[in-house]
Amino acid sequence: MKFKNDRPIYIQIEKFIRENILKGKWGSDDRVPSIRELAVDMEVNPNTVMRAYSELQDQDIIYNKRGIGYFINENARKKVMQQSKKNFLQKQLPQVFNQMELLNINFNELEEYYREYETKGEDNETIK
Amino acid sequence: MKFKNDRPIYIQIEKFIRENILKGKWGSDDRVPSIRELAVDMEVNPNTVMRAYSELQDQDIIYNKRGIGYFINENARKKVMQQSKKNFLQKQLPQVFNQMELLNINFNELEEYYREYETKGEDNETIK
DNA sequence: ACTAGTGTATTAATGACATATAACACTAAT
DNA sequence: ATTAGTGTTATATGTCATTAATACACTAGT
Repeated sequence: MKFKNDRPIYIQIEKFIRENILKGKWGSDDRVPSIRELAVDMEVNPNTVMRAYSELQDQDIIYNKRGIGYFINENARKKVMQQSKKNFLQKQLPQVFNQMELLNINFNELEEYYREYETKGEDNETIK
Repeated sequence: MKFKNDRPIYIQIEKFIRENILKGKWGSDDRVPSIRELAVDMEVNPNTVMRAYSELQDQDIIYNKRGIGYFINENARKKVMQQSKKNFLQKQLPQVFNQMELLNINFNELEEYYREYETKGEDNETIK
């Protein structure tokens, strides 16, 4: 997996996990890849993966069975959805709208870009 | 000035300068605050401000007269506008649209949020 | 009991960042 | 000439986040 340079790797791994939960790839009590497995897969140190998992565990997104692995929590999807939506509405969107002001982009333009994006990325199956 | 904790201060200072250029607060050949002045103002070490200014100078946004100060470059606004717009279209927007997919937010909803934002922040004078 | 696979914990190495100092050089105003 | 204000350069320091290395402990299956 390729990581961006401007954010900690463990944060990007966290995001990866969250997205898979949102996409429905992993449901309640499904097992997520083991720390070592994911570390190899992503070409990263196991501790880096562990840090991501620890954070997710602290937030009750995943839970752990010692010696066995990590698993998706009961209400993980709901929780991730809420967190993401909150972040989207309170952080991301205001920044975007603010930037639009600075760049003199109105809502009609935004719609054009949206339609464009919609057309381009026509590979949306949500759940495979 | 209050800084966020998740980005280097010198990057945030850079952003501050760029935004003031976009807003029209500083035009061609206007002088920006001196390194020492801005450092005091923002309660930060002069070297931190200098780092921001150096970056901006490397990108031909500002230029320097030794012993006198830093000034806004001829085509600074145009340049910043281009850079910001490129970043907006190629980075920010795709992320937002992607996030909308994950959160099942359609374009009509987005419009609602936009109208809401439009109403709330009715203190837009662009140039004072 | 053994083994392979899992997580846990401690410590170390590295690098980015911000700060603190200080000495220096240039410019404008007096 | 002097002074005050500017930028320039260099060095040292401390802190913190991130990642890596390593040894340890638990669990299941045989």
